[in-house]
Amino acid sequence: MESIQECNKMRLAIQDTIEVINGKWKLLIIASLTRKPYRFKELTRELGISPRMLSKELQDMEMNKLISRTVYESKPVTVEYALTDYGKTLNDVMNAMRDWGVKHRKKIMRG
Amino acid sequence: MESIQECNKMRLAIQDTIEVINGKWKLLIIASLTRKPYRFKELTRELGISPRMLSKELQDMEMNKLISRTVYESKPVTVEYALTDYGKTLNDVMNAMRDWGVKHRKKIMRG
DNA sequence: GTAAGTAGTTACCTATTGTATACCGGTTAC
DNA sequence: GTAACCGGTATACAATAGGTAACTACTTAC
Repeated sequence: MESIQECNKMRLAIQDTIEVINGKWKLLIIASLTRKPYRFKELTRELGISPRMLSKELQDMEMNKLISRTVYESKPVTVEYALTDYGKTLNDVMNAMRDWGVKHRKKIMRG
Repeated sequence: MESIQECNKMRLAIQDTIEVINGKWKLLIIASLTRKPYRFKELTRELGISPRMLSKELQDMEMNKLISRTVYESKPVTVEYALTDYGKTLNDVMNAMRDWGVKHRKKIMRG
């Protein structure tokens, strides 16, 4: 049985985490960037997200240092979004959510 | 380096999880119920959530079998919300988010 | 009677999220 | 020239999330 102090601390910490990764897109973007860096249009195609939302989410995550934005002076200019070392620290959260999602889907399928 | 198939599976599973625990309240409610069952008004006081939102979130989570709702025929009637065994399977997700939240707060504090 | 506690519900409002479409400024290929 | 690619923005609109406040219906205590 956890103490009430531990419980309050847990709530506060979880609240902090939720504020950083809230919404339906951020973790999906991070999941993609876990495999390799992506360009803007690549992400819109891969995730089916509109450029407006993607732009906003990427700016949010860059502010929180979860991802980096690099402009390459190729022709045409390309912009690459990559997961930062700090963004990679979300790995445990992602894995836990992946594992739970897999089990949940199996449960739903069983009825 | 993860394969593209693994990455797609991960995205799908994470998306499933997000759909169940979305919003700013559900995980906080679950965090409270981890310690002990709560009555409706207790939760509104503990979390500072309005009865309207709490009612909606509890119904959502009951539908997903994460929590149980038990009516006690005391006077006045009391209703107790408790985490189900299935709800407890979110423990790994909660712990991962708690741990990350703690580290994130420390990082923010450092500047 | 009134006041206070129980568990919610209802109506109203704003802010955020999301979709669709078009557009801009630049480069490349034809 | 035109068309097509890049990385976004701008605009208009619909849908959802979330908050405030008042209110219902019931019981207990005074």
